[in-house]
Amino acid sequence: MELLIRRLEASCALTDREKTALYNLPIHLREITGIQDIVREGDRPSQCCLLLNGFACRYKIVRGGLRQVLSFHVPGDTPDLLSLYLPVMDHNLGTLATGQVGFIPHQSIRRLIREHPRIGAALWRDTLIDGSVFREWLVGMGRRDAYARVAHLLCEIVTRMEVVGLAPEKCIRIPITQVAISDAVGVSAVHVNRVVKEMRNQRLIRWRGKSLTVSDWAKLKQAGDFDPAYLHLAS
Amino acid sequence: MELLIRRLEASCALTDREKTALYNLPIHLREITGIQDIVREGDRPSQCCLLLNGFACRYKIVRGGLRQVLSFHVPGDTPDLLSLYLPVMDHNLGTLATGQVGFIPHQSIRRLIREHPRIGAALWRDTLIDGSVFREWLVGMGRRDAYARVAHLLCEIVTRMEVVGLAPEKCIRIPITQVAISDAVGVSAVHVNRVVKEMRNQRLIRWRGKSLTVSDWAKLKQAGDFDPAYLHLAS
DNA sequence: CGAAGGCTTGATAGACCTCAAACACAGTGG
DNA sequence: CCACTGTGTTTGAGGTCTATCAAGCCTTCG
Repeated sequence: MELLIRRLEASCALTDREKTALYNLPIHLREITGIQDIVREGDRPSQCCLLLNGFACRYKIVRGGLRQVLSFHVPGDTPDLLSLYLPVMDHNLGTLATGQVGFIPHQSIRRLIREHPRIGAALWRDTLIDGSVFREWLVGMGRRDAYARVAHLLCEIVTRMEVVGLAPEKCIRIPITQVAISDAVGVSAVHVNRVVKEMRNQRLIRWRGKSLTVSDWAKLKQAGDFDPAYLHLAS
Repeated sequence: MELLIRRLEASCALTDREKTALYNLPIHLREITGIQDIVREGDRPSQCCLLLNGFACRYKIVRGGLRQVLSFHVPGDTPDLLSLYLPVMDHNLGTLATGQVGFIPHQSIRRLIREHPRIGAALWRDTLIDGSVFREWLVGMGRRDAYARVAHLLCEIVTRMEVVGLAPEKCIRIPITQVAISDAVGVSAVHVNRVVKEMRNQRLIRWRGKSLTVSDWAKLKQAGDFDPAYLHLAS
């Protein structure tokens, strides 16, 4: 819960009373092992999930079986908050590796919003930032080449992990495979691999196994045309 | 205002008291002539706009001057509702042709939300549908070819105009140029033209000047892999 | 230690881009 | 009424980014 608060406060401060209300939310912990769906397209969830540990992603499967990843999520995110007001899911949400999530009943969140309108506003704002990220991805898909798209995505993930304190020295644990990245940026896995190779050659990143460190943040940002404004962080 | 209510009711019914409150919102009308920006990236609006007449689109300009259109808007839409909680705009909003918009002060909307929580929920929901549309566009950009993307876009526009009663017999007035479409689907204008030509040859659409009619809705839907579920309409 | 999944690399092919020029059409002014 | 202009549409030809197919390699894990 600490994580969620930290993230909400990245945009606007909360009072102690509000923080207490958040701490007092009933939350049902669950360990999700491996790659597994949390919610599926067509479901009608009665709770929202808070990602505590590990990575998650939202995705759709299109006619033909191709997969499109819509967003990646880091600890502290509430990826299906939208189910509060959009009863039937229009996409899937799944983990990328073993991780821990907490489930909070819709009912409790609704009461929280009623009693603490400022938290309601913060949550609404959170879903709006979600939308902003989609817009930025759209720009990438439409107007940036494969190299820039991958660079941009890496910048985004590192930045968002920094917000919750999980990217010391621009170094992160990233359980995202190149295939998953290819599903996200709309490029074949083979081509993603070539792009990553090029980035290594250019000494922008070091990436071995699940450990990614950005060696040249300035150049990576430039390569990805990355401007964090769309994340609407307070700082 | 009739339009906005009709659109909000497409997802959940409103009481008379709530409708009255909406009707009583102060609204400042303005005629926008030709292609012109309503709000720009970086602005800090103090009011939201309600599109009354004509078409609008949201877009970003990327490094290099290329434009990416993020969404199209039909009468009844409130394209910058997000400025309520995201103070600085991360994209531009402009008209596509002469049209009429109404401006409503943030302050009035905030009071409305406070006094009528169900309207607040409906508006929140509205911004969530916005996000859902972005997700669907992402799927298109990543996993559908040019032909399907254009077909999908036309299906979406027609469907959304039907909601506000502006598409009798699948025939609409569409002041969107092929260039604008190309900026939206991430394909060159030349290629959009070839795709449109092919659709005409296949007798899916008739499109002359500003008048577009879908002659074969079933086939167009199929070509675009269009499933309106993502629009979260009540019906 | 074997198997499975992920990564890497090469070769060929295709969708789409860019450049360039002609054409259609609406609005303007003489 | 008609030339003029500007925007939008249409068509052709060559080029490029990226996909697809195919194979070998490397890690991780049971």
